[in-house]
Amino acid sequence: MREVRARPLQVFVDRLASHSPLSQEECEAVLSLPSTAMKVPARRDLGFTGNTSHSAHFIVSGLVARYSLTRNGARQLTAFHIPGDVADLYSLVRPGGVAPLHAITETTALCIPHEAIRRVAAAYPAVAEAFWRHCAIDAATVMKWLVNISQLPAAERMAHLICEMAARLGTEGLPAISFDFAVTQEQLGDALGLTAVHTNRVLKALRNEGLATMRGGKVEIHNWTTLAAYAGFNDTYLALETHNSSSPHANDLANAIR
Amino acid sequence: MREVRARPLQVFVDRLASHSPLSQEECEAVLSLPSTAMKVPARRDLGFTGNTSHSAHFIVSGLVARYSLTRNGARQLTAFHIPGDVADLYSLVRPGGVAPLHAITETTALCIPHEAIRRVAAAYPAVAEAFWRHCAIDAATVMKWLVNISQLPAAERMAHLICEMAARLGTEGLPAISFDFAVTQEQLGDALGLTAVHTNRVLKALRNEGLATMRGGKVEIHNWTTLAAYAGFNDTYLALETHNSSSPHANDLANAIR
DNA sequence: CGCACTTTTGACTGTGTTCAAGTCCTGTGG
DNA sequence: CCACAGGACTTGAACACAGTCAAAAGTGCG
Repeated sequence: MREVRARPLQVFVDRLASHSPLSQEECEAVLSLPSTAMKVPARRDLGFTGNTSHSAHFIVSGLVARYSLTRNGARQLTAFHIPGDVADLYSLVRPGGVAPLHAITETTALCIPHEAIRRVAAAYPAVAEAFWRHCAIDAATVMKWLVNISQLPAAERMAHLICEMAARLGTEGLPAISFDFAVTQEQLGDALGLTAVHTNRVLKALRNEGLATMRGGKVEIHNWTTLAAYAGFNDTYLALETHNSSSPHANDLANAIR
Repeated sequence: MREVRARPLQVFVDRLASHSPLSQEECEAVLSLPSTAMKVPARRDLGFTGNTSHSAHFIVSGLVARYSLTRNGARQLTAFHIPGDVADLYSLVRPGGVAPLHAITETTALCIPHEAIRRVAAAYPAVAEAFWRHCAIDAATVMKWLVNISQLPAAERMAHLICEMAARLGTEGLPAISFDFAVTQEQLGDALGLTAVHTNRVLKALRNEGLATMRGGKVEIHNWTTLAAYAGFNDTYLALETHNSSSPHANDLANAIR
C-alpha cells in the first residue's frame, strides 16, 4: 500500500464517460477521489475483512474474478473484471453482502473509501447516476450469464464468453480479435458452470471448428462474425460506447449479427 | 390507464425504508412521484414500446416475471417481482436494455416517468442511494440464481427458490410458511432452467420428502428449518429489514441456519 | 532435474432432456 | 346437469450432454 501518482483514475473516468455524459467538473470530481494503491500477486484474493467492505476497488491492471462458493465447495465465478472496472462499486450500497474477489493475474488496484465516493455522488447527481449505471451494466452481464448458463449448450456458452471478453477488451467499439486471458481451464469451467475436463473438450471443439483458439493464456478469434453468430452474441448489454463514440458504426455492426 | 388515488406509493416507500434510512422529507418526495396506474390481465406482458423504456413500473398487486428469450425460443425467467418492487427501476440508467416483464397473475402497476424519478434522485442523494440499493438487491438475487442454477442439483434449486419467495413474502422478518405463488410448472421450470417434466418430478420429490408442497398456485412449507437447510438458504442477499427492524432476531435465526 | 500444476484423452456414469401418452381440472356451452 | 375442450399436471421409457474417475502427457518453476 502506498500513496498514488497523479491521475490514476483517468481510466475509470474514461469508462464512466463512455456510457454516461459527464461535464468537465464532474470528471474532475471523480479524478480527485482519494485512493490507496495495492498490488496483489496472482492467485490471491483481494483482502476484505470478513465480507464487509468500506472501500471500492478500482482495477488498474490485471485480471480479477468475482466468485461465490457453495456448501460442497463448488466455485462459481460471477464476473471477470478488467482494468477500468471498479470491481465492487456495488459494495457502496451493499457493504455487508460483498462477494470475494480473486486476482487471476498479478493485479494493481486502487482502494477508494466509500465515504469519498458517497460525497462525490451526493454533490454531483450525474456522477451518482454514472456509478449506478456502472453497477447496472455489471448486473446486466450477470443476467446474461444466467441466461447463457441455464439455456445454452457448453460450446455456445464458451463462445459467448470469448465474445464478451473480446468486446470489453476491444477499443473504439471494435472487439479485440487477439487478447490475453490468463485463466486456467479450471477457472474457465468455474465461470461457465462446467468441469475442467469438459471445458477442455469444448475448447478443443471450438479450435477444431476454426472458431477460436485459447492456449497459454491467450485467445485468438479466427473469425469474429462466425464466432459471434455461433454464440448468438449481441453486445448491447455491455453498453459500450453509447456516448462520444468515435466509431458508432462498430456497434451497428455487432448488433446486426443478431 | 387512469389517475391514481392518494399515496399509492406508500408500499414502495416502506420497501425502500426497510433497507435504506430515509428522512420524513425524503419519504414525502418519493410518495409525491407522479404515476399512472395500469392493469394487466394474467399471462400478458407489461407493454413496452420496443425494448426502450421511459418509465419504471411499480407493482401494486400481482406477480410479475422478468424474462429473456434465446434464439431457439427457450425462455429464462430472471426475476419474480412482488408487490412493493419496482420491477425495472434499473431502466432509469439503462433505458435501451430492458428485459420484458410478464404478468403471471392479474397485475396492477404504476408507471413512474424516468424524469420524475431522476429529479427526486438528484434533489435527495439519500433517495438516489435507496434506488441504487433497490437495484443492487435485485442484482444480488440474480447473482444468487446464477450460482444456484450453475452449481446446485434441481431439487435444491427448487427448494432455494421456495425459500427465497417465502422470505420475500414474509412479514416482520419471518418467512411466509404458506403463500400464493401462482406459477405453472412450466414457468417454474423456466425460472430454474429445468423442463416442465423435470420440474414436476422435483416437486413430487420435495413433497415426498416432506419439505414443501406446491399445488394449485399455493406453496406450503412443512418445516422451514429443514427446507432452508436443505436448500442452503441464507437470506442475507435479500437485505431484508436491515433498518427499523421490529424483530431483528428473525434475521439472526435465518442466518444461523448456514 | 524433479516436483507440482495444467492440459489432454479415455471409459463409464448419471442427472436431466426428449418424446410420448394419459390423467386431472376447470371453464363453457348444449 | 352433463359433454366437451384445452390447459396443466403426471408418468414412463430412451437418450444425451456433461460429470466422474483415472491416467498420461505437457509445462513451468525452484
